[in-house]
Amino acid sequence: MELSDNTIERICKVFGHLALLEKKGVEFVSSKELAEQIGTTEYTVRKDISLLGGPGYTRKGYEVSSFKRELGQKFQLTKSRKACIVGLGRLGTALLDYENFQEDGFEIVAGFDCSVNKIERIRTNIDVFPVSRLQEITQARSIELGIIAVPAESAQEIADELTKAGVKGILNFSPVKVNVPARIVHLDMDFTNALRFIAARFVMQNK
Amino acid sequence: MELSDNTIERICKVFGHLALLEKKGVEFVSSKELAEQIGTTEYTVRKDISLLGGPGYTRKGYEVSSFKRELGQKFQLTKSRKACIVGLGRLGTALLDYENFQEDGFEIVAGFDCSVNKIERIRTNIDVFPVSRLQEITQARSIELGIIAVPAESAQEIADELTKAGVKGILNFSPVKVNVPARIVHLDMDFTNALRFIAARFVMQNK
DNA sequence: TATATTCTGTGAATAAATTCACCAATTCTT
DNA sequence: AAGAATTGGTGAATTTATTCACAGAATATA
Repeated sequence: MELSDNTIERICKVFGHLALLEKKGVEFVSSKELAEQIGTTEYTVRKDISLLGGPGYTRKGYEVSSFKRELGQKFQLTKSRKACIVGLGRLGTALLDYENFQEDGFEIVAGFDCSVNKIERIRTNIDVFPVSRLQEITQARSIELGIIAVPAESAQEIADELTKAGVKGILNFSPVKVNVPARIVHLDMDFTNALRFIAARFVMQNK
Repeated sequence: MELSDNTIERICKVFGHLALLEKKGVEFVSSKELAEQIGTTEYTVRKDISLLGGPGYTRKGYEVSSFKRELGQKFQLTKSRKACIVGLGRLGTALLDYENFQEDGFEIVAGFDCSVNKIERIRTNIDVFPVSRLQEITQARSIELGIIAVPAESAQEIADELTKAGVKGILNFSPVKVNVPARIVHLDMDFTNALRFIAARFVMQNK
């Protein structure tokens, strides 16, 4: 069956929240509470979950641990995945040891930058390389995800490199949309546009 | 008239692309090209623009400069807006001087952190303060936007502080959803969930 | 034990978003 | 000058997403 991107995104959020609840030792959670936590309605949560055939219990809700396990299995979210970061400016280096990635099974196993000077200056436990070795290292280390943190000008170029290197997914933090073949999943996260949206949304709301 | 969030977001992207084209000295741009650049279809671009009543020219497209000016006016995107960053860990400090913000009229005028040690160590041109002074400074400097870069545990607390301080919008980089009154526009940007989505999407795509 | 309550699951209804189809206008080509 | 090609604008059609409504099941309550 075909799940929409919206549904997949919400399910991912649900997974994140289940992980939190599990840590807290909570046993059951209702569609209503999940909805509040991920910012949608209980109807939508139930519909999403029903598409997966997940079992909920009358008057109790969903069983946190087993449901989390099921989602993890279905979407392979428990499997640890290797990622690399390209572009080691401020944002890139910040991401290099972004603790939340590690906690969630995403392991940053390499960083790349085109400036050799910068590579030498960086103090981190993660191996850093010149961009010229991107394909070699990506393949040698079975890196599945590429994170783009280079300036707009070189974003597409890096996306192409990552594509050639055979990554499965790309998270792009540069402020331009990148084009990659459809088989590669990619997501653009443009901070500036996010602020713009907030400002524009605010203006419209108060008209 | 009521514009949907999707439309507003696309229009913001269009605005960003128009700025780029203007810099390059391009005079006209078609709905088709805009669509490619922002990742949608030409129909959608035309529909969005027609909702604004923007004028396009047969066989030429939209006039870059004047259209950008019009959008800037309508959504007040040219007005410079002041923002602050709360949480000066790696991500927060990276955002402190994220060049793209400045270029786009968002001015980071203060940083906050609860650790006084950290505040003293930070080397930046932007003024940094203890979180205890958040409301005071926000009001004194007419800060309109708050950027949350604190750990999950304190995100909601900071969102509440920002709300009390009277910001108009919040961009939340912590991995939990924050709850704020409807009058405040907010957007959650959860990196980990983004990676999760990419991974899950990839798995589903290949089933 | 009977009744009320509170959950999920899901088909149907509604609403929203996108895509299509095609007219009108302008430019290009021959 | 005539015809072909390209482009925007927009109502209609279609598709997609969300919400509703309510049956069915388990639990709580009296």
